Amino acid sequence: MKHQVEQLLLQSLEQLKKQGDIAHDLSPEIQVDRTRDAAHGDLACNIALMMAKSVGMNPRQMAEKIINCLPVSDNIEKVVIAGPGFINFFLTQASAGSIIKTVLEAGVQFGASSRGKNQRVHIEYVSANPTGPLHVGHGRGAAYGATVADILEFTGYKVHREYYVNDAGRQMHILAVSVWFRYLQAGGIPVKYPSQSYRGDYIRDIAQLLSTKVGDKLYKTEAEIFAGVCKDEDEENGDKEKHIDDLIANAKKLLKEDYQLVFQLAIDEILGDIKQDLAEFGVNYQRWFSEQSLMDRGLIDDAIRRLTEKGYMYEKGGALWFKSTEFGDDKDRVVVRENGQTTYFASDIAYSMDKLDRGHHLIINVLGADHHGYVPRLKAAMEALGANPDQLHVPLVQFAVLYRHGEKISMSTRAGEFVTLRQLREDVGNDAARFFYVMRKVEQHMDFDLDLAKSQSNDNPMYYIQYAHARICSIFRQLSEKGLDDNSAQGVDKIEYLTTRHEKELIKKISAFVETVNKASEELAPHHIVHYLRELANDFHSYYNADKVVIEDESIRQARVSLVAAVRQVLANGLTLLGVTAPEQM
RNA sequence: GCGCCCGUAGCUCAGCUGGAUAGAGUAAUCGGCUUCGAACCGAUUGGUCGGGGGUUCGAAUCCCUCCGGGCGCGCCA
Repeated sequence: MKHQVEQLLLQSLEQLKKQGDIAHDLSPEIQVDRTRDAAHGDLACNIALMMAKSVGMNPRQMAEKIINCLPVSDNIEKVVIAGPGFINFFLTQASAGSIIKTVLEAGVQFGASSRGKNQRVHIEYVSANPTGPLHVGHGRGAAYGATVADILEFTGYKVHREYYVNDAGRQMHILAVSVWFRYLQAGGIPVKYPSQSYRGDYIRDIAQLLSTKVGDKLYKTEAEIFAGVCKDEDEENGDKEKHIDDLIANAKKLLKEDYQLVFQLAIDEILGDIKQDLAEFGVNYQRWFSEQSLMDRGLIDDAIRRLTEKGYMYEKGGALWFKSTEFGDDKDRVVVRENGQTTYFASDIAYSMDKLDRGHHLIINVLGADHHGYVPRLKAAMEALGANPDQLHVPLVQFAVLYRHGEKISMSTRAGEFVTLRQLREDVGNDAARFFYVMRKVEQHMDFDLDLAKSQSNDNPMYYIQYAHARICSIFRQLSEKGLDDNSAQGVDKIEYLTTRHEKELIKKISAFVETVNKASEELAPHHIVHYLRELANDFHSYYNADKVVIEDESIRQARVSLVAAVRQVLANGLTLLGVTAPEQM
């Protein structure tokens, strides 16, 4: 409908050009918006205001000329000039009501579009290091990424979801040594736990598992373990980083091929836990991409070679640098260290290259806001690889602060004191967690009120929306109890019986769903859908209180049944996009 | 010091590619169940859109500047 009005305006402008009222080379962008106030009709256009200056006419005169040249249409009841020069369109009842038929025919597909034109999009989210269970900070990225991916798919993109597993770095070796030490301690060998190792209880669990697998096979004496190892930070001349690195080296030497067994057990256990956690949260992936596999396949070398050939690399101080400043970064970045090891960034260049080589047009990398300094070099890498930096989108997810009983819950990752995603899910439920996480726009700092998320009351916006859906389902139960059919099919041809203020509002709101989804898709902003659903639920609840659906008059009843059936469908489609269930009763 | 994000009602937040009188929820007050689920609805109260300049017919929205809060600025990941 919006599109149709745009076409009418376009024709009117063409006519005005023919008449010589406006210049031929003028081609303003026509912008038709849904009105906020019903008094302003259904659709409004500000074209006259925008053009007034360049044609030297006052806006209201301009608007009048445009309206005079507007072709007639069956769908439009009247067109008026309002305010400073807005053109307001009032749609006919039949035209506005036809949306109900559209919704019921489209079903779960209502709201879908083809705006993505089947473009391939790669979206990466969470990608937390597998060194421990996910915490509530990861949860927001998980909910956001999964929802954006679903929205993009719904709007016509071919979506590929990936979790990048940092299984190649030093952190993984620290993890392995942590597990080994807990295993030794459990076996009564008095080793002092290194300050830089992982402290959570889950390390003990993995150590226990190791013990049942290998028995005492990996026991070594304290003297062997600490032979030649730099002292830890709490001792004189100690260095905590050197300490742990030396321990890793000793562990590899002492355990030989069994070191790999410890290493693999640790990562398998933790990654397995993360996978299960996310799956239970409704957050899924097409692929878990291993950083190690980049090395094994020689992709890091390939990437470095490519950038070298293009002249974007140079050597300085024994290291190899990427000229990211040529693409707007603050400083150049090291890719190969003096000691010959590649950096984390080198892996990321290779990963970006691989994403592009696999044919993705759009690459979305959901990062925590604390990584924002990383964005310029990622864009630089993209551009150096020959892509357009606009193909890369990096939504930055701000931290969520948990509140319980009005008090902030403090968290410290280092001390292993944090609320895990699993704890949160068990506490408030998957639906509320998914809903609350995407309720605010991502770049907004968020207060996550646990009590509110958990409360099954009218304060909780998620229940408010779900309640609207359940209420409609209840209407249909009433119908069948009274022996009346679900006659929404007949109702769609009786739209003229929908005449109350609330009915008109609801119809208008339903037809805004497609635009809302498209906006959410374009801006990678799921929170628009949350707000929309809240408004739709509100309109429905108002209607429910004002007008009754299950009534004697057959024509009106059928019309109303079709209306609420459409509302139910839109609520369900919206909630599904958010990863939240649409219950039939609650 | 430089860079990024944020600042809108008592509280939590929408609106930000410039448009009509700045909106929701919540809190506070009042009212509504013999009628499809009161987990609901209706009404009232509540604003220097952080401050100040500028651009514009029109600024919460764009530009400059200052203030306040968060986060970055490694041959860590």
